[in-house]
Amino acid sequence: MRSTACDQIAHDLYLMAKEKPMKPDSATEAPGLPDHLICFAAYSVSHAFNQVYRSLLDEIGLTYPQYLVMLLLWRGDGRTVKEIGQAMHLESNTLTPMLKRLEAIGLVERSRDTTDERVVRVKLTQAGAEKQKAAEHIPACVARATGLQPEDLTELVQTLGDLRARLTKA
Amino acid sequence: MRSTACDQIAHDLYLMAKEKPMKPDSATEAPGLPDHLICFAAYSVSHAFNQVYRSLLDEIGLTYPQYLVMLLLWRGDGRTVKEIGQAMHLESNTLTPMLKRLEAIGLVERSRDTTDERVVRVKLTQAGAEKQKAAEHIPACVARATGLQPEDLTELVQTLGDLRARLTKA
DNA sequence: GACGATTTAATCGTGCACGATTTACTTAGG
DNA sequence: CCTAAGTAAATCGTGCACGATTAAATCGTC
Repeated sequence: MRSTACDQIAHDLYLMAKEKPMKPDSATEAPGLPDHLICFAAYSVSHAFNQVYRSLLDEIGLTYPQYLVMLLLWRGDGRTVKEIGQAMHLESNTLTPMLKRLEAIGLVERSRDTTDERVVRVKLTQAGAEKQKAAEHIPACVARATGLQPEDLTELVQTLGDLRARLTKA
Repeated sequence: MRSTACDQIAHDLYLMAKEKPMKPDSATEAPGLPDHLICFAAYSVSHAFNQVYRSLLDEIGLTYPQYLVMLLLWRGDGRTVKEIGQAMHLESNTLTPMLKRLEAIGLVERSRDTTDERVVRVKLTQAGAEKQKAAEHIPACVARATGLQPEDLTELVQTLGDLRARLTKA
């Protein structure tokens, strides 16, 4: 169901990228401008990851960004909104509503820092801390879904990290 | 400004991925579970591409998804909503409002197919067709921003395409 | 031809992303 | 002190993503 649509993406955008610099229906090899392709590949892979995560996270009642926040808090409790934002590349305009939703479902508590009333610290509740067990299986499931060996994953991560660094610098 | 936050992401999530399977502060090499990393790397690269495109597309008044629709229409006019959805991996719940916005700014027209009243065909207006010129420089800018040679881009696209295929199959 | 199944868009509600602005608090300089 | 600058969250508005549902048109089969 999804895979057909996904294949279609790649096909269509592959054509799109190739078509620009050369004749519409000749030379099926030697792509000329893979830049549309690469950007869409990243976009598409990101969506595919979201799908995998979505199906896993539905069971424990979290969205993917919420899961990332919980991962951070499980590593270290009581972070400020700004710290979470730095780690996730998000700002308060996105985080505040998200953290309020996590608070509404009883996983975290938000409270003003007593020594600096500007900052809000986010702490895990009992339920939030216990949620970690329910999420423990997820990384292995995702790793399995990629179908990559650990060393290949590591290499790809390195490549993407370098690419991101160049993109954000530009 | 953005790059520091971005570096922070990679740092934090790199730690996060490594920390799980091994002691918190030993063995800085040999990451054990790069699965969080890879998913976040895709997410992060996708965002970075969005940033690059956003700055370029702001000048011509399009968002990135809108630009993808226009790319499709420049390749071939009069597509149905379903065809666009297959190419972009989106459905009418996302596309209908988006196409209405493109219609509102005068770049496309939507009309029911006369032979099958279920389908809506999307056609470029004069202004929509002319917009292509204003967007012509974008691919080269993006390609330059990646800092990759064409063959490296092509290889990465292949890798990501394979990864996406495995993810959507799982 | 009538009717159920299928197909195509549209609609609705929720959540994330993000630019721009606002508010409350803290800190530095006069 | 007290104001100006700076900082941390929150708020607001727009747009995308997506599950679920609805509405209308078409098709298949009897």
